[in-house]
Amino acid sequence: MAKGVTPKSVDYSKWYTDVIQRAELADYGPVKGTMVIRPYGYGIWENMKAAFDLRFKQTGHVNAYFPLFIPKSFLSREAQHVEGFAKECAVVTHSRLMASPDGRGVVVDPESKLEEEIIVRPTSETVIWAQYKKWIKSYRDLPLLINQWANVVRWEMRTRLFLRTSEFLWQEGHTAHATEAEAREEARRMLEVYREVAEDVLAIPVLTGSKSESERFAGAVDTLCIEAMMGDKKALQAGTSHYLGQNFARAFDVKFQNEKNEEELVYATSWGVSTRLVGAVIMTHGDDKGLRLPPRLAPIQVVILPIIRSDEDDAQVKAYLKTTLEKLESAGVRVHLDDRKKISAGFKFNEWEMKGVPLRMEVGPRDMANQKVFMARRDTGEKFALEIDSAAEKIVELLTEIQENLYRQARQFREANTFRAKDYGEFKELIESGGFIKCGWDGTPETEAAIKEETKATIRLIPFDSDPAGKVCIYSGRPAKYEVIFARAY
RNA sequence: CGAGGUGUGGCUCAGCCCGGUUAGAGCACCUGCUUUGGGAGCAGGGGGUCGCAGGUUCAAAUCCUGCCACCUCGACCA
Repeated sequence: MAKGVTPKSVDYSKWYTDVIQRAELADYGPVKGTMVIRPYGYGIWENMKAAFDLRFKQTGHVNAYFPLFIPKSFLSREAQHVEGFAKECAVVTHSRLMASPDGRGVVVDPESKLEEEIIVRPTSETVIWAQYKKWIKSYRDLPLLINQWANVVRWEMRTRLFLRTSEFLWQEGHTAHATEAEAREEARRMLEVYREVAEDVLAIPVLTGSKSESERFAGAVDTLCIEAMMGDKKALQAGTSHYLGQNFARAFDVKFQNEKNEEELVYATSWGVSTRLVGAVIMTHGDDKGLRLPPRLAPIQVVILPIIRSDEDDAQVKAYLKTTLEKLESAGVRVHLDDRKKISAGFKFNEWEMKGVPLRMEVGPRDMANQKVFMARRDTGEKFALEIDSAAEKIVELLTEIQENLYRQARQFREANTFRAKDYGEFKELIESGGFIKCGWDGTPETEAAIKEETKATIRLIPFDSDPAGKVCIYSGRPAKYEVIFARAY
C-alpha cells in the first residue's frame, strides 16, 4: 500500500476512501454496497451516539426497539411514502434454503414461499404507527416521544462508504402530539438538537432551514434539515426533522379523545441522523495527512509515544508520566499510550496523524532530562514543549482550543465559498467552481427542476431567516418567494 | 438495461500476442539480530487449484467456447 493517501486536490473521492481505509474506519462488506464499520470508526459513531442520546433524554424522549421486518401491506398505506421508498426496498420472499439438486451449495426452497412478502425496513414510520394505534387512546397518552437506534436498508445503486450504503445505522425519533403547534415545535426542537451536536461536538457548521417540496421526505408536510459544506464545496444533508401532519395518523387510523371528548387524529414528527455523519466529519476536517478529529468526538484525544531504547527506558517513561496520566484521567481526557515495540516512532507519528488524534505527546530521554514533554497539534501541525508539572492542565485547555479551531476553520471555509449570484449567467459560472449560492427563487417546482437539469444544483434549503423582500428569482426573474441556498450535493 | 474493460498470494500488478523447467515482483505478513526524536536495515521464511466449466494439444496462466464476478461510462437514484 502507498505510504500516504491520494491528495485531496488530485482526486477528492479517492482521498476520501483512502482515508477511510488507512485510518481503519471501515471496510467493504461482502455484499455490494454494504460496509463493515471497524472498531475505530465505530468508536467515533459511539461518541456521536452518546452526544445525541444524552440530549434526546434531556428533551424527554425514551428509547425503544421496533422490528426489522415490515408486512408489505403496511408500506402501501401512505401513498407518498410508498412512492418514495418502493424502488429501494429489500424484500423477503422465502423462509428456507435447501441443498441444491446438483449437490453443490444451497438454493432457495420454492416450497417456503411466504404468504405475505416482508419488507426490510427502509425507515420505520409504518411499523411504529401500527403500534401507536394500539397505544394512543386519550390526550393523556400524548405526547408520545420515542426514539430508536437501529439499522435500516435502502437498496442503493451507487454507494459510498458512510455517505450512502445499502444498510446503515441511524436513529429515528417518532413522536405523536395532540396539536399541530406542538408537533411543529417538536420538529424544530429536535432540529436544534442536531444543530447543537453538529456544531459543538462534531465541529461542523450547519445551516438550518426547510426543504423545498421536491426534496421533502415522502409522507412529510414539512421537512427541516441541517446542511453542511464538505471539503470539496459540495453540500451534505446531515440531519432531517419532519413535521408529518396527520398523514400517518390518517393512514394508520391513530385517533385520540381530547378533553372535550371529541375524537381527533394525532399530529406526528419523525427525525433522524445516521452514520453518514461520520462521512461528514471526514470530509469537513480531513487533510492530506488523513483524518482530523474534533476532541469531543475523538475516541483517543491524546496519544503518548515513548521514545525509548530499552525496557528500562520504558519503565522510566511510565514512572515519569504517572502523575500527568492520573491528572488527565481525572479530568476525563481519553489518553492512549502507544508502547508497541518494534515499530519505529516515525511510523507511529504517521499512523496517529492518519487517525486524526488531536494531540500527540512524545516523551524521550531528552524530555525527561529537561522536565518536559514534547507536543504536536494535529489541527495546526504546531510542535512545542510543555513543562511536565503543568502539562495536564495545559492539555485540557489545548483540547478546547483545537475543538474551537476546527469549527472556526470549517466555518471560514464555508463562508469563503458561499456566494450571491447577480444573474443566472453568474450562477452557472459559480456553480461550476463549487460552493453555496444564495439567491432568490420564485417558489415553483418548474424553476427548481430547470435549474437542476441545467446545472445539477439543487435547493439545499430555504433558510429559516430567508428574506425574499425586494429580491427576484435567479432563473425566471419573477419576484422571489424565498431566498434559498443552491449547491451540488451528495 | 446499453457500451467498454478486468479477473494471477492479503493488496497493486508483471507474465498471455509467440503454449514448453519448480508461476514472479513490490508492498503486507512471520522469525532472528541490529534499530527507535518523522513511514528503519540486514538475513531467513510462510503463503497462489492463475475467476469457474468445458474444449484443442504430448503439454494451457497463455489458444478456443460458454458461464460468473467486479470495475468504468451511460441510464437510474439523491
